[in-house]
Amino acid sequence: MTIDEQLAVLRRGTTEIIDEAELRKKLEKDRPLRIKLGVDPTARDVTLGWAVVLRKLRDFQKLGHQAVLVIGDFTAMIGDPSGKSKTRKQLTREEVLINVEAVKKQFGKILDIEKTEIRPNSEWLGKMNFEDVLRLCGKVTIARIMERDDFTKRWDAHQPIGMHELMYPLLQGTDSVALEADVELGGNDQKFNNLMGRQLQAANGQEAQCVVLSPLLVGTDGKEKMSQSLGNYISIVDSPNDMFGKTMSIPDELILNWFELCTDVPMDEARSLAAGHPRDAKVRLAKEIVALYHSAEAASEAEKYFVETFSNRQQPVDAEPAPIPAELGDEIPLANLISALGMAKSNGAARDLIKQGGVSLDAEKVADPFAKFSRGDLVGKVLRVGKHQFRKLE
RNA sequence: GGGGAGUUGCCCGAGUGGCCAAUGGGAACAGACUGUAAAUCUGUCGGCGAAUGCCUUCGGAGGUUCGAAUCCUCCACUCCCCA
Repeated sequence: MTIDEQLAVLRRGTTEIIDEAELRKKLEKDRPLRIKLGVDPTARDVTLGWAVVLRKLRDFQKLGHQAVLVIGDFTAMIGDPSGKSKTRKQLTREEVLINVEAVKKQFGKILDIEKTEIRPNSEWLGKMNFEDVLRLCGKVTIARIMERDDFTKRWDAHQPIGMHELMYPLLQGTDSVALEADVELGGNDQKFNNLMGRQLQAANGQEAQCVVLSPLLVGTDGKEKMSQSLGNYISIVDSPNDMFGKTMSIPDELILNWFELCTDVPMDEARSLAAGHPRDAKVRLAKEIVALYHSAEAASEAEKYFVETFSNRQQPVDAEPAPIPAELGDEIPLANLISALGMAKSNGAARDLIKQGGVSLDAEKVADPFAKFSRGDLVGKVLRVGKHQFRKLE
């Protein structure tokens, strides 16, 4: 592949490359580049938003470069202040380790994990003594750190900023120095941290890394960036049906953007799809995404399920089986059953759902919030609560 | 170190002795509608209970009072001004 072709691949789904001429020079070297991506194990699931940047790393990997995944086990104890208006709670070592294990497995769905260098940053950060820390601090001024947008905002809004948070960019920059990164990837909100890497590398006599920034994927609500704490996310380990359904729920304006960031569909094709009927475009998008993380067959099944359940308002053929708990006896108040099965969070909430017409048994709406059924009447029926909770009672 | 302001339900925020399980907005959930889990409209939104009701909640711990989110004391945390 020519350098131009490589750059074309790398440019897809990026907002900024700092800077492209430098990157070109690096690509011309006849050695694999070291491509660094830092991951903060503050979350348990890899979301499609996170996947955007992991997929970029995969792009580099496919072009023969060395992917280096930095597990921010040390920095997670600070918590990156990016885009946060609040101090993040500091995680304990144990919490971090649990998250790391969960998330590592998921990376394999995107990266060639065998060929990926995975390094915890406690490896070098954990060894620094206070003198090292002071020397590091001496390389950067307060004014420079405070330029950072979220610090400025918090400062102006009279919100607390912990001293340790100011250190975050320095630690992330130190990672780049320790790993001798040629390129660092990141979401757009990482720009400041990534640039700090350049500054610190230069201060340590290294060639400064290039920075490749990806846009932040907007979540299923169509407003905020996709994140686990906002609940507007799709996890790459979501079931095919969930993945499909959630994708169908995104606002139409997001279709092209999601094609670009979440799939491998060539952009020309994506553009013509997006210009067509939004429903069809979204069905295709949803199938592409499911196929990526599950399989093509799973994608077709998820489509079928979606059409049956939502478009045609039928019951799914294969509702999840749920045994009726024995302690409910033989005359079972439906509301209690619903909450016992975890389909509503309390008996009262379940009764509210019934009142609102959100509960049906074998497609027949139940109107009485205090309805009781005998065990024999219930077994074999499909209980539906809300739009997408189905259980086959046994 | 001195002075001032603040901490309310998932989030923001009103509430200054009983009418407060606590206004309002957002989120979430349900219904109608829809190509859609979009938009819009309607409703629900601490727990238990058929219900008058009972229990738990307004940073934490005590106290005053027939009665406290609201008053007092101490503690913790945050912000501002001065040093």
